[in-house]
Amino acid sequence: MKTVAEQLLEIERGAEEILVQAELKEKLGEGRPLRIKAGFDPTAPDLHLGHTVLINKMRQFQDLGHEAIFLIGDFTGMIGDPTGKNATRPPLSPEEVQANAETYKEQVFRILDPDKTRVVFNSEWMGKMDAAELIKLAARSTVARMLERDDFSKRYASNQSIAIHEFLYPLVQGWDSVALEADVELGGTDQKFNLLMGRQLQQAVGQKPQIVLTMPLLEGLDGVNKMSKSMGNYVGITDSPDDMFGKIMSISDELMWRYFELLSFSSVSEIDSFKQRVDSGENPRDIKFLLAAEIVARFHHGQAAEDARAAFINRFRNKEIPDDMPEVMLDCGESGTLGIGHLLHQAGLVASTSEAFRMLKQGAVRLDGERVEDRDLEIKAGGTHVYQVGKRRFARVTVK
RNA sequence: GGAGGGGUACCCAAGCGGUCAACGGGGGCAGACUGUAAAUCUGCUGGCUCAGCCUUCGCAGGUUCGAAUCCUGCCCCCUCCA
Repeated sequence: MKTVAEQLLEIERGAEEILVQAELKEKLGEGRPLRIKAGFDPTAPDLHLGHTVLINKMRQFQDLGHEAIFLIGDFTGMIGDPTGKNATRPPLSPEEVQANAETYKEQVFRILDPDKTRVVFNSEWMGKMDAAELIKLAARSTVARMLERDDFSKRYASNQSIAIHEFLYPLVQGWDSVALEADVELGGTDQKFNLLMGRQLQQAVGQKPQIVLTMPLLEGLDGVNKMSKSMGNYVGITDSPDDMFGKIMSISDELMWRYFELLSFSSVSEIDSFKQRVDSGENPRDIKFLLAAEIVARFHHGQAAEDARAAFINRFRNKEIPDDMPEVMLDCGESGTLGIGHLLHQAGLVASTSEAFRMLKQGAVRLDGERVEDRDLEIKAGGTHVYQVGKRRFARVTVK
């Protein structure tokens, strides 16, 4: 096992905040494997790169010889966590929670070492808690304390509703730390309040409080909001190599450095050298290629990364039509022809025929590479053509 | 329990009897420009059998030639007092 100083150095890298650092040092000094807890709300069926910032950190702890506890908040998931959203989330059904939890388990082992990971569900202990115990738990905090939480105070101030049960979320999360006797809990910066609740509750029952380690939130592809499934600005770790590559390439140059910092396994000095290359005139796009390739290779494999890169260059730099695209068969019925608007709609390239007409008007539609603006165009049965809407939507459509 | 404020399209937010499919902003989409970027400019942003028609302004009724706008009931949210 590495020395305390060596471990600290690695643990600190990329971390936003460590509370309390001195206690962490002390725990590391005990020379035993620490219990590293990280909780995940099973609302999103797919993990995305934003989650991996944290999971990478867990992996790091594993490599240092500690025990990673991957907590699936199936119980809290039924409460519905308001974190990061300014509205009350509808509770998930037990079936949904279960299905989502399974996908978490599958996906997380793309990064974590399964042999050194304990996967737990908080329903294991929370499901057994009776009403009296829950009331006792609720009595351990106050409304004023809850309103310290940024999210709650904002909603309260702006006259948005806060349901009582939402207050239970931080309490339950904190109680998870008690049940697991966690030594360290990892979370995004938005989780700080909940993480600290764990410390408070652990102290209340006489446990040594956990160390809270927050990681920065990864911005989504838009560079503004945090990456999230519901915002649609995410890169899923099960995305196809082409999708993954393309999405990463679509981020701004500025955001690219942030992604390097939080997602790349390149050393700090390597990243600095990349910055120097851009400063001295190299096209940032080429550096972005490196990032995209690294990420694709991590979740797929090296060859997939190279293929994705080649496909990307063909599609965008050489403006070629991609090799694989949805194949659609459409039936035109009696008339023998299908209007272009309906065709685009039925092929799933646009959300409605009205949108199809709009796209046609705006010059966004191409048929076998040729721009089409005639909204009255009728496509005869029998042929197969490639239709394109905008830069990214393609379909090979056969009318029969 | 009492008093008051409010529910408008993805979000915020105007409108307060007709010219409203509904101002404006955000977001999104498209075009131009580019490095597939970013920034910028322009356009679009309910649906359809698309120069016309149909359905939207919390829900349900009503008044009216005509309602998002007026009336009645109901549901929901917020504030203050208890």
